[in-house]
Amino acid sequence: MVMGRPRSFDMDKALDEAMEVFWRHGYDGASLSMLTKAMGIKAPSLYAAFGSKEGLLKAALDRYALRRSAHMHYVLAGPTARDVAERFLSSIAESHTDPANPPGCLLVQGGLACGAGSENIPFELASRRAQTETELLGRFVQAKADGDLPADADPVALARFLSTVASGMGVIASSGANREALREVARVSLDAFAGSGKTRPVG
Amino acid sequence: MVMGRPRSFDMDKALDEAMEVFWRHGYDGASLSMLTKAMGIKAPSLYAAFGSKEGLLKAALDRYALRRSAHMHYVLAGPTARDVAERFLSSIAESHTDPANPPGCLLVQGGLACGAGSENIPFELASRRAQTETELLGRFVQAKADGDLPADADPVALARFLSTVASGMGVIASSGANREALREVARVSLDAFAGSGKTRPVG
DNA sequence: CAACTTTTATATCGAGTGATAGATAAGTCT
DNA sequence: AGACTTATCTATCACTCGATATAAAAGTTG
Repeated sequence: MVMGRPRSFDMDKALDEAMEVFWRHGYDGASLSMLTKAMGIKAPSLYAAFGSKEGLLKAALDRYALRRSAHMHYVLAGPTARDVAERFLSSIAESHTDPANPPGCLLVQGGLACGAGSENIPFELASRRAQTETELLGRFVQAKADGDLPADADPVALARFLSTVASGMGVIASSGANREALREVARVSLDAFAGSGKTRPVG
Repeated sequence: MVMGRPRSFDMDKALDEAMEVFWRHGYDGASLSMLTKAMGIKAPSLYAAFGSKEGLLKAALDRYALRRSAHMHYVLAGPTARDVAERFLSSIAESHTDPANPPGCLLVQGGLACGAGSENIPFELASRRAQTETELLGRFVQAKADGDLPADADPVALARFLSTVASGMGVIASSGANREALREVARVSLDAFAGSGKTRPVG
C-alpha cells in the first residue's frame, strides 16, 4: 500500500479522455486546457502523474497499444499469410471507423509533423507504427518458412505494403471515409496481395 | 501598372518557403515567427499579402497544386488504366522522397488534426486530396468505357485504393522511408491492381 | 515637386501556451 | 492522536501565439 493522499481520479479513464483529445486534435493541437478539462483534473495533478504533456501522450499511446494488442493477436493467429492480411485490413477498417473513437488512427492523427519543442513526437508515433509492421513481418517470414508464401515472396515488402495501406486508411477515415469505403480499400488491397511474389519493375 | 510602393519580396519564392514550413511542421506547428523568418518578411507584410495564416496556407496549397498538375497530366495520359496506376504511384514514390522538399506530402503533413481555431484546415487538405482521387476516377471510368478495364471493375474503389496508398506512402515517407521502399510499396500495390474486377468479400 | 497610394518596419496587443510555487486536503504509519 | 507523505487547489509564472495600429519609406501620377 502507498502512503500519502490517494489519487482522486481514475487513471485509465483519464487516459482514455486524453487519448481522445490527442486523437482528435493531434499533439500540437491538443492544449493543456483541453486535456485537463476532458480528463476532469487540474494541471498540477496532470504533471504529478505524467511529468509533462509528452509524458501524457506516451502514457496514452501505451494504453492505445494495449487496446490494439488483442486485435493484433487475433490477426497474427491467422492460418495463412493471406488470412493474416485479410484479418489485419478488416480490423483496421472496423477500428478506424469505430464510432466510439475519433475516426482514423491515433498513431497517424497524433502528429506527423509538429512544431518547435515537439520534434520527437513524430518519431515516437512512427516507432509505434513500426512495431505493427514488424509483427506482420515476423508472421510473413514464418509463412514463407512454412511454404505458405511462395519462395520468391518478399515478406518485408508485403508487411510494408499492409502497414502503408493501414496508414492510408487512417488518413481517409479521418477525412470522413465510412466503414464500407475502408472495406473496399481492404478488398482491393487483398487482390493485390494475392499477386504477391511476382516482382514486376515499376516506372 | 499599380500605384503605391511596390512589393519588395518575391511572392512565389516567399510561398515556396512558407510551403516548406507548413510541410515540415504542419499548420499548427508552423508559427508565425517560423513563417516570417523563412519567408524573409515581417508579419504585417504577410498579413497584407495573404490576409491570415490560413490564407497563407491556401496560397501555398494553390502553389503546391500547380507544381503537381504537370505530373498529374502525365499520369492521366497513360494509355491504359494499369499504366495510369503505375505512373501515379511511381510519381508519388519520386515526389514524396524528393530531397528538394520535406519528405512526404504537404496535403497529409499539413494537418490531419488541428487545434481550436484551425478546425477547417483538415477539411481544406482533404478536399485537395479528393481532387486527385476524382481525377483518377474520371480516368478509370473512361478506361471502363474503352473496355480497357473489365466490365465488373469498380472505378470508384480503384481510385480510392490508389489515393489511399498514396496517402499511406506520404505517411511512411515522412517517417523516413526511402525511395526504394516507396517503390516496393508501389510494386505490390500494382500487383493488387492487376487483380481488379474480382470482388471478393472481406471479413 | 507635391499629392496620392501601397508596402514596409517598429512596437505592441490581448489571449492562450506549457508548466510550477505554495498552501491546503486527505489519506497511511507509528 | 500526531508525524509523515502524497495529491489537489488557487494563482500565477515567463513566454509565445496570431494579429494589428501607427508611422515612416518607396514608389506612381498629376
